[in-house]
Amino acid sequence: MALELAKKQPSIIINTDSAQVYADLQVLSARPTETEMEGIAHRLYGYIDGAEACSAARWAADAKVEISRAHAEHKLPILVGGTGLYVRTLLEGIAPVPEIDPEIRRKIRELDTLDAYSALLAEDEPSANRINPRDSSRIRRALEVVRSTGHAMDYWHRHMEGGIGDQIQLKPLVLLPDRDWLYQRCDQRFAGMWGAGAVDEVEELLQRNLPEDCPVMRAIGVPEIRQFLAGDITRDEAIAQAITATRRYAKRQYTWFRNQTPEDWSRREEHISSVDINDIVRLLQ
RNA sequence: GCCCGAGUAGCUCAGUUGGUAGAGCAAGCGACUGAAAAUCGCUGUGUCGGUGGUUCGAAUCCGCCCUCGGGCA
Repeated sequence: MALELAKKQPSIIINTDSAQVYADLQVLSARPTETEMEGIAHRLYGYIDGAEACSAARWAADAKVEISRAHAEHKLPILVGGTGLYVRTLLEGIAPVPEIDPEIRRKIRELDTLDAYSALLAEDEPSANRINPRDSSRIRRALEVVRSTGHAMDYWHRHMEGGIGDQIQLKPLVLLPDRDWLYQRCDQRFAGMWGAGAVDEVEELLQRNLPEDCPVMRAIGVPEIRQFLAGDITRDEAIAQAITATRRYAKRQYTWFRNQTPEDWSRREEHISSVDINDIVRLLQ
């Protein structure tokens, strides 16, 4: 749909998906191929090496640059993708937490969740009270922030910086297609990836011996194909598990975009294929 | 045809000596401040194969029927 829109007026398509940023995940992140781009400029696709970890703040900074470039060229920047946190960070900004000391981060990620939680309770009680004791991700984040910066989360969260929501004219469109239809598409999508080289892609990725906590290692399909290659599960099991993971991810996106975006954002509930592109063009005027 | 086993939630199954049901997974709903395709929280899901009987009361006991396995002829 973004492509159709881009053909109507000079545009640049900017990726807003946290997995499609990685060079290593061409097939599994469903990144558009050169052919599929049809000569239209695409930015922030496959531009980060899998050994690195992107972040909402890094993506937002990169997206800002691409948006101003588009404006300078009198082109319409079209942001496409399903990572809500990235969109929010771009528009509203984020707390100005400095870079985390890699050594501190490494040590914290070695802790098991219960120990990390006990530590957080001692070092930043307000955060510990707010976070569920099993929420490994948020516990580790809060702990690395207080240890690396000397200030608790609450200190940093008092203000957000860098959002461009008030400087641009945003035309948001949230797609919430029929659930059954979407799930069918999820199933077909993964089956197609398997045939399009997903297994080879994971084999190459594994040869890199990247740290377990790299985001590329946990993209949907990677753990499943990895288990298949190790002989722990069958091909059919790997496909079934990856399909389930895809559906659950789609469900989380529904919840995020339904509840975390402002109410005045337009929402379309019909199938993407039946959205009239002229409606979208009208929306932009 | 006969014998045995099995039919309970979308799936795999549990269910004490009869008191109209519960686990896991799936699913639904929700949270989300620098890994977000991540990480978490909450919640049910039912003609207990059908039918007739025994009983105050049947997923549970009895009869008949249906379906699916396995065995014997």
